[in-house]
Amino acid sequence: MATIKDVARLAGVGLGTASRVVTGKGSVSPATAERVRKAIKQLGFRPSHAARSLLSGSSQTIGVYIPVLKGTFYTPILQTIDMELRSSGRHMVVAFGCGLGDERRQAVEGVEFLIDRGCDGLIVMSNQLNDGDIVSLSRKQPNLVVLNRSFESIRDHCFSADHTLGGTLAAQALLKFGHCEFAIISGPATSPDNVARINGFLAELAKRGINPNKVLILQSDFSPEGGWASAEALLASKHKFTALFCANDEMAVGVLSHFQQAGISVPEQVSVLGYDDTQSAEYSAPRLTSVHIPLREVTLNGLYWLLNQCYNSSLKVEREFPISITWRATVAKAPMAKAKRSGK
Amino acid sequence: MATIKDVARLAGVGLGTASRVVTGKGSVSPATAERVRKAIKQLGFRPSHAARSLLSGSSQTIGVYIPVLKGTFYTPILQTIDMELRSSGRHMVVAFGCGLGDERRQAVEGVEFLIDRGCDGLIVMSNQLNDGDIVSLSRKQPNLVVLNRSFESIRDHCFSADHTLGGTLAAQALLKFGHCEFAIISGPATSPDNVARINGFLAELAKRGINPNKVLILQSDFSPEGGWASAEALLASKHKFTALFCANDEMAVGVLSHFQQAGISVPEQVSVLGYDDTQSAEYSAPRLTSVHIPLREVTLNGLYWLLNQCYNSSLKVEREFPISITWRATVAKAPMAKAKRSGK
DNA sequence: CCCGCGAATGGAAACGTTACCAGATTTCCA
DNA sequence: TGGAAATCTGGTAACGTTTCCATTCGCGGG
Repeated sequence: MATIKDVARLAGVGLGTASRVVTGKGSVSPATAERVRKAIKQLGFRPSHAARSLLSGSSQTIGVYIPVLKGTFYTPILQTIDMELRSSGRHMVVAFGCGLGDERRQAVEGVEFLIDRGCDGLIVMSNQLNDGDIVSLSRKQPNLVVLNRSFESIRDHCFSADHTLGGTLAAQALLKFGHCEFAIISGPATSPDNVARINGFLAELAKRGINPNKVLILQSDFSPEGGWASAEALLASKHKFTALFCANDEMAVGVLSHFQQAGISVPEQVSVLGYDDTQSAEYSAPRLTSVHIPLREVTLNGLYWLLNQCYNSSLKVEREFPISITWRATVAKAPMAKAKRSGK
Repeated sequence: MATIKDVARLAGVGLGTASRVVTGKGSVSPATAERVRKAIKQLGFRPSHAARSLLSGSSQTIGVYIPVLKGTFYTPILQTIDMELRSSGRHMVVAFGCGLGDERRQAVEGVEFLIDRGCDGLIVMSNQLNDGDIVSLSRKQPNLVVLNRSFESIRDHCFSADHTLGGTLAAQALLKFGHCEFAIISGPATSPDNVARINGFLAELAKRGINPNKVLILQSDFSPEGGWASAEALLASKHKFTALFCANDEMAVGVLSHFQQAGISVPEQVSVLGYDDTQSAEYSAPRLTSVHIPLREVTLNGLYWLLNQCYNSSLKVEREFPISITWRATVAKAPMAKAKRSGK
């Protein structure tokens, strides 16, 4: 690989001059600059990223930790971050958890790995990390953003939609269609944003005079497999319900798949509402109505804040994110009381 | 950030000694080593990745180019690569195309971006790159692997399943159930692996005495939207078919969604076969039967080959990948001739 | 007792770049 | 035309590491 020394030699100029042409800083006579540019082209010179990093103390790199790249929830986040970063010549390095075993330890290790790699900033998504972890991590690298979750201790580092509100909206969407018998398939109890949306949902129900204790809540794991299994358990339970709220789309998709097989027709017999409005919701059968979380905006604003911290940019940062319902085909009017669901 | 100089000073030893402790190479007396380790801990010293890269000429980084992170096709690839790399202390940097506009130029730019970043090796997936592009790219960085596609000119850099065989198996799977009227939803004609599977499919049909010209082929774009639209077009065309082969799962999912809405029941009225056997296939409604491509193995072996090139490892590398059918619920016996599909 | 060998150690050099300083040349105005 | 200012240029230092070489020390064998 050609170095800037080679360039300087070939162009017959000093190191400084060659460097000035490369960086575009400082003044160089047009003729000389042209000669240098020619040499660069001829030698196929590319500045060494390592040398620049070493000298400047900045790697122009943002690290992203994601628990597990499964399903369609995280992918738009990565895509968004990469696009934004590349447009300013920076890049992204990713670390995943493996999805098995102790996710909390994996998260800590993953983030530390990224720190060691000299990332200028970090974007972290994790349900399992606790307050202590995140504080200790953010001491090692203060340029840290947490997405889709809020830690009290470092609140301004956190960007998230209001999932309690999300749950509220979900309840309203279902109540509007006259439903009054509910079931919920919840995500893991260890996931704070999951419990927020469940609580929001239940609270709204209570406010409308529906006893939360009459709502059957099945705990699952955010996966389609989990959704499928919960759907099965739900039907077996003989619990009466006309509306089912799933804490994410992946589980809802599993539910839809199982209902189809079990001969339960959606939304005629039961309405199903998803959450997140991911790609999986768009073309399920039937297409899934879902609570839309503006994840792109959340990600982007978190990233902006981070860029401001790392590189003294002055991007405008929002902290409020509107939640809405994306209406598709799985929520409809509650069936008449007489048309009882014939639980399999 | 503490440097190794600080460590040496605090431990009261020379630079060389400190370095020997850090790297574990060379001999250091136990007592001294202990003192150094203490200093490292006390200062929270972490070796600078940039300095190491500069000196060694290796960044311990593999670059991955992916056209667009949508759907569930690419995600397991990223996950696989990252897991494998992290286990040996290396890491992955990713570049995406944006999915819009001139994908070929994006691919070239993306890969060059990765080269500039000093990646030791590159993993590239792209349908749009042509032979000339890849040759010129691989001159800049010979440690380059192409996944899921084969270029004649650099055949040993390419790792892919045999998609012609995939197409053949797909045809056999459908023929076995007595189908004789077919339709195909194809991916883009510019995608070589797509045309391979279509050709394999058609060839097998021909061999079994079915005239390929009687097969309706709709061209689409590998997306669920595209699948949905094609399904619509297919029904409108009044073409008679009992089996539909989709060139990937994403499109098949779109088809399933549209069929559900249109009241076409799968597999009773028509059988649907997907391709790739991605996550999307697992919990569609009904669950999608699909041609299983061992993408994890393809990826892993490509990566092994790359690691051998980059780091003189000697991992064992396979180049043959078995294709099979994952049977789920969308393929069944062809309906009796009398039970005509009532095209909407 | 001395020579030689191995272990332990410190320090200089190098990796490729940019920032800075100092010197040289040109430009411009009084 | 003289001098100050602006422009242009080359070389050195520095970023944090590891590798290599030279030096010292202790020890065992001849």
